[in-house]
Amino acid sequence: MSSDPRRCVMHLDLDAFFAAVEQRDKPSLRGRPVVVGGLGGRGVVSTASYEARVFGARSAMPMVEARRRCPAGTAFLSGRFEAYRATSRVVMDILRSRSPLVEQVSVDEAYVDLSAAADPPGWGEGAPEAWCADLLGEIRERTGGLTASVGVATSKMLAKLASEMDKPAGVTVVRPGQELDVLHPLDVRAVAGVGPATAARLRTFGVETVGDLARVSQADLVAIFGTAQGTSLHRLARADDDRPVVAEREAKSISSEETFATDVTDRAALESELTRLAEGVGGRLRSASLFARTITVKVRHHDFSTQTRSSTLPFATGDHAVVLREGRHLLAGVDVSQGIRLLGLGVSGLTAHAQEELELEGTAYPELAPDLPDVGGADAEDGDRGPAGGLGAALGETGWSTGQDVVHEVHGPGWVWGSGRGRVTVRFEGPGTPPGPVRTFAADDPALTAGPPPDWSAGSGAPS
DNA sequence: TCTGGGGTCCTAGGACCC
DNA sequence: TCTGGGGTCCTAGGACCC
Repeated sequence: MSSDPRRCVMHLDLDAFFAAVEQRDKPSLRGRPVVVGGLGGRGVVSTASYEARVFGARSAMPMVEARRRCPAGTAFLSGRFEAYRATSRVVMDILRSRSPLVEQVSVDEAYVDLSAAADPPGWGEGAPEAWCADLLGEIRERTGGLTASVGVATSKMLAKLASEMDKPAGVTVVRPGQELDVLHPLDVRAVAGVGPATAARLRTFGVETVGDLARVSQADLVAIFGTAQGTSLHRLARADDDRPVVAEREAKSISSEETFATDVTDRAALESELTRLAEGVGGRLRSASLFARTITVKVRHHDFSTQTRSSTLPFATGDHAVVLREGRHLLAGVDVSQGIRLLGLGVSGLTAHAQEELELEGTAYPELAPDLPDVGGADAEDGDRGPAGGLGAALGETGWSTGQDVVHEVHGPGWVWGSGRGRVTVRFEGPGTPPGPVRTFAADDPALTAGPPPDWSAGSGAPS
């Protein structure tokens, strides 16, 4: 075992984050099952509140299955990602105020190197526990009551496993020397990089627990899984994990994709979706001041098989029109006659410096000829297709998305409770009010407009 | 039950160059 | 006529993570 006992790493996981933000901002949902995710026919669950988990709702579960399991009275909401990001920022700022070394893994998860903290807790009796309790108290105060679970250990792997052991709102500390006692009884799936496929292969060799894995020789693991994964498995099974906490990571790729409500065979429809994707990816390149050399088109077929086609330019571009043109060439080489359920567009080979094609004038590059017919935007309102998840799907026919923040000229701020058949129902309440009344309007009522999420950015514990 | 959307990393084979 | 070796870049696909 070679964890460095001087290292002290914390992993923090905000509990049922999306659902918790919804319950915080929508008093009528507190204590009730809440499911956040794609509401279309092909949507999946992003987060289920603990009340919804009682009925078996889980992350990544198809939404239709979550609806089948949860009782009447369950709230099914599409996400308010702006609100989640804003609250995430408050939490990450708290972490950074306590240690300069914070690695944000996702909107609701981070590693913190406590050895680098201004007041490192050390391993003394009750010390890490007290340090974390104080942290969780500040997070609770400044986010309007959100809870997090944390784990503290000598490595990232053990810290993460520890944070999962007592949820919600738990603090679990694995002290130096305890690593293998904690690790070896766990299922192999606990090891980073062991998913369903690797676990299934390991099971054929009789490996069920991490302890079983630790008994397999490195040579055998490398022979079975290749150099990188084999050596990684061998080390992690011994709690040998010196991966550092890295504060800043550079993006390697930017992509956008869309699953259709029903499979699409119409090329014109695919091209118009590709145009939207290119505009989105191009916009994100621009706002990040980045340029890309490789363009990738991704297609998921009717049978769920996935195909990618990519091409690398002799220059780096930030121009969505160039991305689109390459995307069209790539898509033209894909058979769509059996039906496409997903179309994606991505860029990679990112650099901070433009090197547009003009600078390469004179180099032969026939691919760049603008020779494709412009079919973008054609045939966009067939009605039987459209996004399956995310905001687009939730917008539905009325243009309102369930859970969305709105404001009414007379009744003030509220959120969309449901919509359909030209009507929209709003509940008028906010984080600081008691559960509020529900009223129904025409979907195009001019008195009703989209509103901003409650503002928690000041982190004062109450929206301003 | 029928499978989202955003990413990262790895492998393998082929082209190409020296 | 038979046949090198290494390095790098590119493409496609797959596993995994949140």
